[in-house]
Amino acid sequence: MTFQEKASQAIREAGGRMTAQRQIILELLETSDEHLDAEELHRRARVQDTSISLATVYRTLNTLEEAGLVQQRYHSPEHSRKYVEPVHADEEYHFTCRTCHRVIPFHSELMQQLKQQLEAELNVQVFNACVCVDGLCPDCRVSS
Amino acid sequence: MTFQEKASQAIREAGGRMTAQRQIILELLETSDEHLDAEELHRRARVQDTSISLATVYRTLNTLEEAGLVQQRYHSPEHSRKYVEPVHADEEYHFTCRTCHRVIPFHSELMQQLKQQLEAELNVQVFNACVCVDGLCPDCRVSS
DNA sequence: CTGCTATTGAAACCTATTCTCAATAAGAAG
DNA sequence: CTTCTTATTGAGAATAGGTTTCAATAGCAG
Repeated sequence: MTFQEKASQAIREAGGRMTAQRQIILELLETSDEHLDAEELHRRARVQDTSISLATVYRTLNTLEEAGLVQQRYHSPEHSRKYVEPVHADEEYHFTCRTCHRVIPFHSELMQQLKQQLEAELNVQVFNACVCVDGLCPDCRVSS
Repeated sequence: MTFQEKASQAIREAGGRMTAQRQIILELLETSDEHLDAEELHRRARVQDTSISLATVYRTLNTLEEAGLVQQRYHSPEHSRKYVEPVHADEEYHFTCRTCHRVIPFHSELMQQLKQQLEAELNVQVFNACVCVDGLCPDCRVSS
């Protein structure tokens, strides 16, 4: 089942409706492997529907997040902007360069361990872990 | 050397000045073990100086962060607000309950490992790692 | 004490996101 | 296919956290 199919189904199950606007946004999320923010998504969506509004993009992203289909991420150290990514099995985290602002995604089994540790030691149930790391990327590290 | 002494020195070395307002903020940061945000700090600072402005609190926090004396943290899943804490040797991270919004601080050597892993594998230099975990705290977990 | 300039308070501004509200359109029911 | 209900939409106002501007103030070096 594709991401779009899952999403349509989840939206229906929650008593929602599939609209042309949502279809466009789902397509963009599925076909792009980048970390998009609402404005970039809006910019791309307008290619297909010139009148789609930014508010609709935000609303759709929130709907998808509530359905657990999408995650909102932040790129340290700038936490004022949300980036979305479809939920994958292997969660992706991000390193951001303070100098050139390049984003380097990474995976680490340590995060899985951290979740387990917290659940065991604090007796909590973990829904989401957000990790934002910043510093200097290989290039900027050398030239400074 | 106390936090306030270190801070005064760092500010001086950067060509800055020690003002009554900054003194008050430093005191509050030193004597409180909670995670404060700018508004709470402002509220408390006003007890001592009724006319201290919120802008001054923000400016002071930024100055202290640049000097490496304070860290700005976020509490997942709500990333819109910064919380400050003095820099400690053993970094503290936070778990936030989605239901009651309680914040449970935690330490984990896994974070140190994660930094080392990133530096080794991505060849980057890590300045700061922000980890925000959310889910259900022991109490809310039971009652749901 | 004097002068230079970092810092301040007040208020305007900025930016990402959410909300309001009237108009529109999914999609269930007939 | 038509009708009805109501979820969703676009436009723009509103909000919230934080930053900037600017004239006035006040550290602190000399």
